[in-house]
Amino acid sequence: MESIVEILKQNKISPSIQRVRILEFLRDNRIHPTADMVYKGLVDEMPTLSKTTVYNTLKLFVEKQILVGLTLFENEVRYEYNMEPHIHFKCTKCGKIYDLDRSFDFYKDEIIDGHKVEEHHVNLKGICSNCLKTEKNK
Amino acid sequence: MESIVEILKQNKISPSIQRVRILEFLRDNRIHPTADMVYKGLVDEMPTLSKTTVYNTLKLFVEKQILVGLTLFENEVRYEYNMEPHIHFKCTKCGKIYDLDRSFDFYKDEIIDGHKVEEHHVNLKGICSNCLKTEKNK
DNA sequence: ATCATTGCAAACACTTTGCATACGC
DNA sequence: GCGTATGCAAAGTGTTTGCAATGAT
Repeated sequence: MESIVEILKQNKISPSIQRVRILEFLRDNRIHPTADMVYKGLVDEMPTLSKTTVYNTLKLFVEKQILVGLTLFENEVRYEYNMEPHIHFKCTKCGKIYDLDRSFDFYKDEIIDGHKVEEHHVNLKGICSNCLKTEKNK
Repeated sequence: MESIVEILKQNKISPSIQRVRILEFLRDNRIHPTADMVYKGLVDEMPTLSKTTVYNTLKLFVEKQILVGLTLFENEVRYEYNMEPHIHFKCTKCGKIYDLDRSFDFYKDEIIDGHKVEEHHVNLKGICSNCLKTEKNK
């Protein structure tokens, strides 16, 4: 597997410790974290880390197309490493976001009603398998 | 067509002038406005209208399921009157949001990978027919 | 020494809350 | 007159910006 440092170098980003750890966090924790979740996940091992750096770095990675920034349902941006097209499912009970690898009607690059489609998102919302189990056990 | 006042009464909401005009605005302007757009669209004719009332009223309507609140792509809630399932297309040039009446794979009420789907959203992004035309004429 | 990166503090935008005033029956 | 609705001001989030201190070559 390609190292994080190499990915940064390929994108002409100097691999500072903050940048490496932030991208690593996104690669290793496929939880669609918010900027705040990234900050909280790293601040213990990097106590001087600032939220500003997290925001700036995530923004930089999105510009360089290393990460994708998504606003799925709520009023907050979530970041993900996975660039393959996939469906997002958000559980309304526990708040977890799942990636579903189901393929879906892909309008990308098609003309629909005269509009040129460049992105196609499918977002589902409901109750995840875990929360369904917990409900039954009540 | 059912009057706005009747819709409010049916939902046990007293039809104050603010509430009537806000719901009317949503029914007559299918532009998926933000709270701020609703405020700006009405404040001229109702100069004492406050944003708080707009926010409170929109929230009330969403709770009563008269309106739907959507976070489509950006970090802001947009409101719409149309309850029929449909596709949203956002133009990255002009920012307009279009409703597309295309039907789509409807996962609602299905179990997918063990998760119970209750909402299914399809969001497209690209360049709308209008902006495509303008580009060509350059 | 120079240029880029970091991180604090302040500013911002969107939204919610507390509470006093005004309205409607 | 009493309960509800309104709207100002303040607080609360998530995010961005200005800028000085720090770090890398």
